[in-house]
Amino acid sequence: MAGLDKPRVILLGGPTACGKTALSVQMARQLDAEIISADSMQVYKGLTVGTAQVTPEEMGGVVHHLVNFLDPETPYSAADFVEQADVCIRDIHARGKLALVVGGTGLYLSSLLDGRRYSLTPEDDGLRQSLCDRLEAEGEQALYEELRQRDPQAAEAVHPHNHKRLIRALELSISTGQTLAQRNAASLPQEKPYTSLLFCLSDPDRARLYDRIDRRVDVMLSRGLLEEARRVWENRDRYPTAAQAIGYKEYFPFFDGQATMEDCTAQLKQASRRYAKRQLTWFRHMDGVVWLDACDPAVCRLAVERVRQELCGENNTQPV
RNA sequence: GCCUCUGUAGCUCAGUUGGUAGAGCAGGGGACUGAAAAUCCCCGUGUCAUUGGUUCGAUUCCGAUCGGAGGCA
Repeated sequence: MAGLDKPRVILLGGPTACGKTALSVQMARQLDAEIISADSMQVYKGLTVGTAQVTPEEMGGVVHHLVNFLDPETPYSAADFVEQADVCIRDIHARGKLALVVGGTGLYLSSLLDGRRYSLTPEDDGLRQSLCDRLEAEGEQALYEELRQRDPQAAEAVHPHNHKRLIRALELSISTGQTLAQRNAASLPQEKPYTSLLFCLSDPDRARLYDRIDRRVDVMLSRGLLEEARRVWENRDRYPTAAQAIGYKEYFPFFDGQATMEDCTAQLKQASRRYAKRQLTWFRHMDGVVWLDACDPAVCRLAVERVRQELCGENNTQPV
């Protein structure tokens, strides 16, 4: 069976501050795995505190990929991630080890799982810019109307207020001449590229999760979040993706002299809470998620057992 | 001690000329296909402080009680 040759991949998702990093390192050590980060912000070099990158001590000797390697001036996207993660996974597989993909960016995780190929779409910045200009000059209704003409199905899927998606949909329609449905069919491979097992780690108690988030923000502050945020603020025009990260942009009003630091910290905590909620809705709707309780002292053992059963074909585990 | 104001959703407050109520924020749910830590959509029942009274009917009027704010002594 061809399926048996597919690289085996473990994925670990979950909302911010639920303990993914610590669990992933523990699991990796027990399973002789290497870790691949699936996080749109942790890729950036030097943005260590605010994005909660693993520290060298936390790595505990486990090899980590796709963290802290990109210049913050370079844009990064799901397409880059899928491509680079795939290279890592094949390499790890070739060396006879397991790949453990861990991160909170739902789109990255699900794109990777599906083996989505984004490469069909040509890059055309001029087109996007001209669409942005038109949006400002003619208004959303005009562009939405145009999308409805070109691809009624796509128009149904995007709300006129969602300018980012509206422009993206038009951009794709104009540059490829395809409908959304056609592009979807073309970007998905027949077969999933990996044999995988998807975990989602979270605290079942929402209030406790939010408490963890608040506490972690305080820890970040004590580790120098503010200095890092100031650096991002100073470079905000050159850091297209990184300047959007939760943890930096909330302090911009403070650096601009428009708000107190305390207010910004409160904003940051709230933004993190909302983010965690969005992450949860993403993971809740992914197929085949195995939920892990962040408060269970035996999470690691349970997860490792599950991996051995389902990914390594060990069906006769000890009945402890 | 006396007088005045006040007690409505987790918070800040509207409102009901008596027919059991609605905004903002907080919060919740959802979408997501080369920006995703981004972007967007949807969601408001709460002993109207407690307790008596008037009334067909009270959160709304009257009295008492208990909170809170201010003023006068």
